[in-house]
This record gives sequence, structure tokens and C-alpha cells, in this order.
Amino acid sequence: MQKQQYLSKNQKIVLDHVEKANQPLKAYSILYNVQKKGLKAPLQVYRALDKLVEIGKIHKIESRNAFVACKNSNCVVSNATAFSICESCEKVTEINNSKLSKYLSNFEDNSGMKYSKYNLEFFGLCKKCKNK
Amino acid sequence: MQKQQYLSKNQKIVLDHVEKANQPLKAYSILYNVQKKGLKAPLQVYRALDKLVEIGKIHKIESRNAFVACKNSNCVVSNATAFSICESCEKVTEINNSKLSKYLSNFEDNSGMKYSKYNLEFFGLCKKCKNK
DNA sequence: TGTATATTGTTATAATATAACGTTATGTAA
DNA sequence: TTACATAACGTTATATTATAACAATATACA
Ligand SMILES: [Zn+2]
Ligand SMILES: [Zn+2]
Ligand SMILES: [Zn+2]
Ligand SMILES: [Zn+2]
Repeated sequence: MQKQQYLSKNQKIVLDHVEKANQPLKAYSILYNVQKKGLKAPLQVYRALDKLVEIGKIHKIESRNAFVACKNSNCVVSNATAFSICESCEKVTEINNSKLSKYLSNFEDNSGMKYSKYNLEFFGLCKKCKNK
Repeated sequence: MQKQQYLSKNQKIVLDHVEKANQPLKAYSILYNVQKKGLKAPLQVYRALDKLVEIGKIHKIESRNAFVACKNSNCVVSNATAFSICESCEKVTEINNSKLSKYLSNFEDNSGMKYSKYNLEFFGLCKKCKNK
């Protein structure tokens, strides 16, 4: 069986919903909003999310337990993610900076560990919130 | 009222326990283990953890919902944290690398956002697990 | 001493996530 | 086509993580 080519029904429904949002969504908020499309139980949402995260279509904002669609259409590095998070309005933006991703992908410390993945979350105040 | 100088009773108990562990601990595992010291409810643990995280004595490993004592005794930058996480044995190490922390603290993207904090989690296989 | 803030103790509950089971769909190869 | 393996689905129950709300006590300090 080769790598999955198409998304399944539930996966499409969830991805669709998350892509339309312009901010991270909580799993249960997704659930409430896709119930009219037939997904009735948390597991249906979580399973779709798991797969979508695995293939890089969706990222999890770990510090917020929330899910956001990948905005880097060419995001080959679905496992190398960086986000900026405004601590006031909670706006989250995926950072797409090749210098940063190169720097982190090549990072080695003295532990002899080679890293295949990373997740970076920056916190601060966005422009809007800073000027309030 | 000036900044807290000493830890409270519950804070000491929790910090003590987390410092003795050499891996991240879950909040409820902490709870079970400090019950003999009088902390009976989740909130007592969470409140102590909150404060300890705030003052940088403890960090939260967001991807694991677990808590680990800060190993950088001189960790002035309690809000600039980086960890390496083995995806096989779950060993977690706090990274203390001044080049990395400088690079990230000075990082600016085109959003005009200045970051006061960050949390970085690297994933891979530790030496031991790689050689299995 | 009076006052503000931090911490505590306690019960209940909210929010997040997974276990376990059986069924159905899809891809691969004989 | 049939057989087999893997992936996805549906469902119920439950585990895990975290906070709300309220009253009491302790601490710092003017
Ligand atoms: Zn992405
Ligand atoms: Zn903002
Ligand atoms: Zn630290
Ligand atoms: Zn390991």
C-alpha cells in the first residue's frame, strides 16, 4: 500500500474547516462546527487531526493546544515549524524564514544528538497590541 | 509588596520533588508523590507549578505536558528555553547554548514583532537510542 | 494597626485526549 | 476475482490535564 494520495472524507472536512479559520482552532471547537457534516465524536476529529498533522497540512500550537493550517504551501519541512504568538490577542503566524529554518535544521549541540524535527514558538506582542 | 523572595511551603515541596527527578514529570504524577506531604488536590500542585514556571525554576515541556526543573543555575533567561527530546526514550535535556539563545533572542522577522520569549523543542533520537 | 496581595484548602467541573471494540473502505498481489 | 493487509470509520466509555469558584489564612509593608 503506497503513501496515501488523497484525503479521506473526515480529513477533508476537518482540513477545510481549519483552513477557513484565520486563527488556531481548538479540537472541540472544530468538533462543534463540523457536527452538521456528520462528525459526531471527538475521536473522529482527533484522528483526522492526527493524520493532517502527520502529513504537514496542519500544525499543532503546543502551548495553546490548538491547530492551524499550514500556510507554507511549499512547506517541505512539515516537521520544522516556527510560530509567532501574540500574548495579548493570541494571533498566531507561521514563520517562513529560510535562514531560521536552516540554522535550526543544522543545529547541533554537544549531546551528539541529530535533530530531525523541531518546533519553535515565539511570544510577544503583535504590532496592533503593542500600539495600544 | 516586593517580588517574592522565598518559596512558599507548597512551592518548595513541588520544586523539591521535580528537582530530584531526572526527567520531566506529569502534574498528576507529582500530585501522587507529594500527597504524603499534604498536597491533596490538583490545584495545589498546579498553583505551585504556575508560580515556579513563572519565576523560571521549572519549565513546561509543552509537547509532553510535563514539567522539568531548570538545569541552568544561571538561567537568567527563564523565558527563553530550548530542549532536546528523544522520541524513543523520552529523555529530555535542557539546551544551554549561548549562540543559539543569542540567535533566537535577536531574531526578527518581517512582522515587526519583537519577541520577548520563546520555547524551542528539538526532536530526534538520543545517542543510546540511535545505537539500538 | 490596617490594608493589599499572595498563598492555601476544598469541592466541583471544564477541557483535552485516548482506549477498546467492531465495521467498512481501499490498495496490493496471487 | 479472491485473499490479505492496511487505513479509515463509528461508537461508547473513560483517562488525562487543567481551571472555576469560594472561603480562609499568611505575608509584606505603609
Ligand atoms: Zn507549515
Ligand atoms: Zn496582538
Ligand atoms: Zn532553564
Ligand atoms: Zn533515547
